Amino acid sequence: MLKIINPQTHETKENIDFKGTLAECLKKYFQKDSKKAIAVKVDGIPTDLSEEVPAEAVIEIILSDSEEGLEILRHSTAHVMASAVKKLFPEAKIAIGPSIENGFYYDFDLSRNFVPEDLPLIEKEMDRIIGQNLPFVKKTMKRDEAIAFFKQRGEIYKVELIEGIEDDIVGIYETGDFVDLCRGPHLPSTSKIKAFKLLSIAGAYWRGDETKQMLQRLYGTAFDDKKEMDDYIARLEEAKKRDHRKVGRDLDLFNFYEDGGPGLVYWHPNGAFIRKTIEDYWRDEHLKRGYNLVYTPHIAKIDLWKTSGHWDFYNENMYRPMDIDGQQYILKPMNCPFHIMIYNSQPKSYRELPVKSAELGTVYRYERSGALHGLLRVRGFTQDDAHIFCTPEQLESEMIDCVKFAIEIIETFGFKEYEINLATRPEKYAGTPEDWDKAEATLAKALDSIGLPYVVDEAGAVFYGPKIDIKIKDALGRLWQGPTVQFDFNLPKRFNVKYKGADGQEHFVYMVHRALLGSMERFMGCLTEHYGGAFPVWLCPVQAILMPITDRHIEYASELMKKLQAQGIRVKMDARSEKINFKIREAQLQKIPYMLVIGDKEAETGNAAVRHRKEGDLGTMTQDEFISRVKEDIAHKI
RNA sequence: GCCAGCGUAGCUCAGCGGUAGAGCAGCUGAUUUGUAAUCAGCUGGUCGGGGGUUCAAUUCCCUUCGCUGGCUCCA
Repeated sequence: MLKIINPQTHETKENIDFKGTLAECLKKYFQKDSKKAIAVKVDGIPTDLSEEVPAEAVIEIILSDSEEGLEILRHSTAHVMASAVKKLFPEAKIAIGPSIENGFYYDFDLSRNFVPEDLPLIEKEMDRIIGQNLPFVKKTMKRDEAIAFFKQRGEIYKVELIEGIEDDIVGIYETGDFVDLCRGPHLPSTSKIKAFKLLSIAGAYWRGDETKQMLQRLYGTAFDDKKEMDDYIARLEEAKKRDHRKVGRDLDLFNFYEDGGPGLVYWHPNGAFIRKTIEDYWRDEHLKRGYNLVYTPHIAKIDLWKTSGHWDFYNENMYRPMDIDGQQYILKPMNCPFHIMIYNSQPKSYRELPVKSAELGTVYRYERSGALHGLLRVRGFTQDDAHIFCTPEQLESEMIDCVKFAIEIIETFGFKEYEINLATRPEKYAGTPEDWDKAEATLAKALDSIGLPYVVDEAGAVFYGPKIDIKIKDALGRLWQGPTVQFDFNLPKRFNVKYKGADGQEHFVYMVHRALLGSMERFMGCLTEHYGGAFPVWLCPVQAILMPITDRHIEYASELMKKLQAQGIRVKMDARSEKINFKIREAQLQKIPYMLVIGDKEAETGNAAVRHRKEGDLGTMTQDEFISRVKEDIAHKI
């Protein structure tokens, strides 16, 4: 007997007895949903609607606008794209074409390079295929047969894929004369594709392996309806407008110089001011929480990096040694060994723990030239680094404090949503399995006691210890790598980092690495896109701009400016003989939070006409009203 | 690093074998203005660097540096 569920409405039909295809069955029992149904799960296994109904199973309907439905839709669209490419470029060899977040891609091997002008042509051909309403027909082949079949068609990548499959039977899908190796499921037919768009062309290695053939990848997206796709495209365009590289130029926050070298940031005055303000806040918050602040050098002798293991295992990210008085020195890629040296400078008692050292530590790492990306991926950057040295008993409460601290910080910067990951032991690791189990359990316990939901990323940790990562969601719903708290089994042993316990014995410390912002550079990039350049008042280099309407208003404006400055408000005056509209336009483009229009009325009454960059004209305020409003903004960090 | 694309004035871009053009910005002058662009004039580029082909290169070729989209990696 069958049981059918619509997971969206929780509507259930039980004890169904039906002969025919799943599509027919749904049509009979779930008439309303059958139009939106694009596949089902039979006892949890995704299945095409064209399959026969089994005698007994639990069937869940997959609707076209569900997450799984979208995956199927996009993957099917990838097939149609591949089909169109084969039609237009018969010599193209197809590789793989999965659905990905927000879309899909397909990799091709083709001697001719795709150019942007090809995309509309391929889209047109896809439209034709979709218009033909071709069914996705599933067939199976014996493994050897399939190998021979694809070999004969010259599809060497498919052959390689099949050779990697263990099963004796492989699935094949036919759409018109296009044939692809595929597990499925797929849409019933191409006409179910309602909205799609090809987005970009890129290179990608076969199987992501840089020693293998470079293929051409076409990216696209597909949605259940046109409006959702338009919204998505609009979001992409909004993201482009907010791109920190563009905003950084418009607001003159930072720059890179060809003469200086790639991946090396120059913070211009505006960006430097924002960074300084964040740093001040960061230091204050650390001092409040019992951290000590340290400064350490940018270079150290090579032996230190041999002891730490970085020279052996992190070498490809480190710069070559420089010779100083016959000794080899290296630019630091990490701050940890330095903080450890400070810890080790004096023997420690358990009474002194935890020791928490924090530093805005500038490190240099070699990144492959192709990996560099604005502020998000650079070669010299300042980590907001801290190391916690504690006893095993202290670990849990330290972890709780860390995570709470992290969340408080990111919420301060306007990130209200985030995802927490707990990454556990990978295949290769330092320390003992018992150590790992204990540390993982402690991290989990800490998260549980705070009461925050988290996802366990099995085997996702780095070799030296389990970690908690927090991904933050920005104003456009994009996820960014945020705070990270990493346990370390490795360095305490390498540097002999110990304390004397209550038992009179020496013990290795429990060591935790921790960054809340990540790096000043990447965080600044993220923050810029999150706010679209309209930084909260407390961070703005210029918080208010005075705009006298004519020259005769400059005197009062100057007076007001002095008064505001005396209150600690960062003010500028635009005394040019320009129209007020023009001054407002420029101030708006510079995202200055408050614009004060000063004319006869204001000069006479001693007030100010206040305009807010987002709320527009706020009307007349007294000086004190305005001052308290700005102070309120600053206090609330908005 | 690899594949592809791109480097023309501070910015956004046009041009393309016959030694460069627009808008904005900047400067000067006029204008004295009430909530997103006042008008006029002027300045500004060895067309990323180097080499080659050619009578002639910003334009074609090679090379190098840099940027962009990806792969890979990650604070």
